Amino acid sequence: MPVNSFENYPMSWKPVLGKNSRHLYKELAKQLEEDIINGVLLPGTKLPPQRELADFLDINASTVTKAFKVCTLKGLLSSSVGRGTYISYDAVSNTYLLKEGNDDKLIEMGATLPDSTVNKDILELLQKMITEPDASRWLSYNSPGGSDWQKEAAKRYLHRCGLESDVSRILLTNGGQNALTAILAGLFKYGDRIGVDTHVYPGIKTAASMLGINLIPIHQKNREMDGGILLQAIQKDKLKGIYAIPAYQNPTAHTMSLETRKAIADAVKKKEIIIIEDGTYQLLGKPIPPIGFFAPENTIYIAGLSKAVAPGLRMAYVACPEVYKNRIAAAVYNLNVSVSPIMAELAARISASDLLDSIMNKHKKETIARNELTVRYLGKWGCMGDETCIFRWLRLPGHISGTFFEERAKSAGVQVYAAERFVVGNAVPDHAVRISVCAPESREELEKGLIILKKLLKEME
Amino acid sequence: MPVNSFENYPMSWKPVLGKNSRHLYKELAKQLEEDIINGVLLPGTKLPPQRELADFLDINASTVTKAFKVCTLKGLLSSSVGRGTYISYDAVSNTYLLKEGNDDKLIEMGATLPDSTVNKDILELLQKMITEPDASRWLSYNSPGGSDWQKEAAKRYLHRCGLESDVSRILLTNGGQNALTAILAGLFKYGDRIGVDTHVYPGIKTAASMLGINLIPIHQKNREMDGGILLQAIQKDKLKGIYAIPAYQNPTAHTMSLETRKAIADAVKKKEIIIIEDGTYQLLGKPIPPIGFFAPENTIYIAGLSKAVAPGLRMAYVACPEVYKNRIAAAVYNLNVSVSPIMAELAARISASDLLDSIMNKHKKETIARNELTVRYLGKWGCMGDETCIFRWLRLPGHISGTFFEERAKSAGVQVYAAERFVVGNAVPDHAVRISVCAPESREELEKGLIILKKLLKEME
DNA sequence: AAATTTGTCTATTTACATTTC
DNA sequence: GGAAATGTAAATAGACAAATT
Repeated sequence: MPVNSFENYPMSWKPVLGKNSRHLYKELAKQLEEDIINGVLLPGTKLPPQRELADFLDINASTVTKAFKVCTLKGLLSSSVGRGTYISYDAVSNTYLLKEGNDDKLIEMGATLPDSTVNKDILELLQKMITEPDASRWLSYNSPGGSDWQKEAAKRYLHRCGLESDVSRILLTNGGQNALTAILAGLFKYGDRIGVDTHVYPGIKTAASMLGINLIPIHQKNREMDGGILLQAIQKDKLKGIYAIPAYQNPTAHTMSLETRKAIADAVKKKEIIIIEDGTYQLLGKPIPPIGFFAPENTIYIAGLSKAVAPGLRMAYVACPEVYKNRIAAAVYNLNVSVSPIMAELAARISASDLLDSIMNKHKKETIARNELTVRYLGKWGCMGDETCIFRWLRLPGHISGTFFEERAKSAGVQVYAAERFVVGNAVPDHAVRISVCAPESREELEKGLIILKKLLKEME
Repeated sequence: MPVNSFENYPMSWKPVLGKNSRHLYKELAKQLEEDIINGVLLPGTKLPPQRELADFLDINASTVTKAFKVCTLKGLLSSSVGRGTYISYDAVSNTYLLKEGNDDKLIEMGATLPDSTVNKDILELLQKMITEPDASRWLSYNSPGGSDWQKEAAKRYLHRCGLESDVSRILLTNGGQNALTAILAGLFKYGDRIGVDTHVYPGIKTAASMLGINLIPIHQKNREMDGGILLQAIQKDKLKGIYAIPAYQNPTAHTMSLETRKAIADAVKKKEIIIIEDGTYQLLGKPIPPIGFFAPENTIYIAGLSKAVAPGLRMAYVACPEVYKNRIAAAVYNLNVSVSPIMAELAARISASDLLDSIMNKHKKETIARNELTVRYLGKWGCMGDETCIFRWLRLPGHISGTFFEERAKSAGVQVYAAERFVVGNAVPDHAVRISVCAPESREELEKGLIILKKLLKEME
């Protein structure tokens, strides 16, 4: 046992354990959590090595390991062998993006929503649908997976996304988030690790944290995952899966190159792991083949209609290899038994008809117009994105943090989301915010928001 | 270390570990799981004490503990201090009740569904609703918790269930199963234990198993939980919560006495734990106050509309204490972001209008008629239930197992569900099957099924 | 390229609590 | 009612592997 000569040792954290605390590891974990939440330990801080901390506290190193593990599963820490343990950048900002009503008169440029110009067309279809003779059957129980014709319609939708599938591999869920949670719950278990981009859709962060699944950021080259780095990471971090959004990555609006799609497909095939491909924005952009096209037996593809068609639909189509289908279906059943038959039918009729084209065109037109407006005001700054993407990644001048800008924008009347909300584990957050161009009610409202943001940016330069 | 003189020791299980297996506890757990699944170890079998097994294998007792724990979390074992470790009765029959279409021409008396007589009325309401001027807003994003007026309607519905609540404590979910999973995921964590009846709604079994939550059967008196036994169990098994269905318990159709409701309320208040009260069938039976009435600060009440109104609605109202609301809301958000605005609105209009009365009356009339029919055929046998309950618990003559009867019935063309599908942990399954009286399309179809079941029962006497 | 740093994981030791007899 | 049986869980020791220097 070491003597207590640690007063001069450069320890970033010096917890005090009660002399007669009954459960050392629990108390240590609790103190660590409190110190992180109270800001005593800041994101990015390197903790002392487990052995040093153990010596300092005069306890066994494995006890420290166990305390750290508790916090790691909560998403507060991330560590790697040889390098050390760090406080996650998203430890504090892990608040989920829930808002109860539009409290103030904030201009909404936070949530990623499509414009609502097409809702009338969809409603017309619904009206026709429920006046049909045997419409009341849609209030009965439907088979959990949806009817055959609904899956045929899903197949058509997936085909548009560039994926050749088969009705036997298709599942219906209550939207993309529902699909994602079902996939995580059905195919992964407590403690498993999944590789993701350094900044990622927050929905997967909260769902993974709820299920005790760890997200590991994959370092990037050219603003996207890199095949070589990914291969190493799969091995090193024992990843059980990858999550990726190749078309208009949320939040960076980046479109993944064809080469990287192929490289990722090769990597998951070689290592025999699962890739969860989120095709939420696939139909908005250019028709580059999805990763699932190159690795059909390893890809769970999620095609959500909420962002591409209408938010109120709450529907997503999932295409998966047969070996995984039963497990995902069981998880979907656990989460919600089945989707609403009316919504399933409505979505199917949209997907199988010309209405889908008309809807996509209207969305496209509106999105392009709004992006033109956005570039006109913010083009001077690094406003990453594309004319048909419903959000942009605004890189801030100087060393302004996203959180700071988000707060300032909110005070000025505009809701945007800071990079810190999206960052994963020990990755360093960009100096950026995500701005949603289609969420404001009208173009006029958007323009108001853009004027406010531009003024803020100018002040900060 | 002991010498190997165990050949004569009466050990119920003698696994063989490879000499140079690197991970003892994992291999032991794997073998145990395989032997259970392959039927080498039968449900109810007592395993050797951990120390005996450790001696036999010449390994440390804690290694056995760890192997057992892996299997316990999978729901394969259940153990208690002093008594030993047993193979769960539901270890093998843990198949979830999913059916893809009505494969054969089986008469459906398995799934618990309400009759479909009211669907036309609901559809009419929906038609009116979506022809209103601003109907297209229901295709936009709604606030995750539902609108204020929708929550007001929910409050009325809950009031009918005998619960005084407040809009600030109400949440909307995609049906009862969705609510249950959200509650389990939001308020409990991996490894937590929840007390349940010995036979329980299978949906909670699969959801709990997915989340790594253990269900502990509470031994019964007079066919229901008992306050005293419950108090002991909470302490002994360190229960974090209770799950109960006081009105028409699924599958036994038992209605809990007022005394026991009060006793359970007292127990959870005293021990400061959570009770999840499933009020799915509350509106069908007599208006006895729910447990939540006596312990409002400890009760999460689920009022599902799928079984009481129409399956296609996929909607449930949750009333919970304020301290838990945010955690459940976050879980709901993770599972499905929000409910479909159209369904939420439709459900609200039903709940707030006279239509609800009319619907409940129609259901009641049909259910009574079908139960009369059922008693006429099966009344001679122990056919537990009530005239307004949509299912019955048929106790089988002699020592016929539920599984055996289910198989025979299926061969004869009727789907029923065996007690083994519902039993929890080391509880002993009843000799019984659940029969659903409202699931068959028509009374004629029901009668056909009843004739078949009666014939089978006669043969077995 | 080898030595060192550092986190991860498994088996073990030990204390403890509950149930049974 | 006390001893024995039995499961639970924390703390520790030590082997291992990846990353750093």
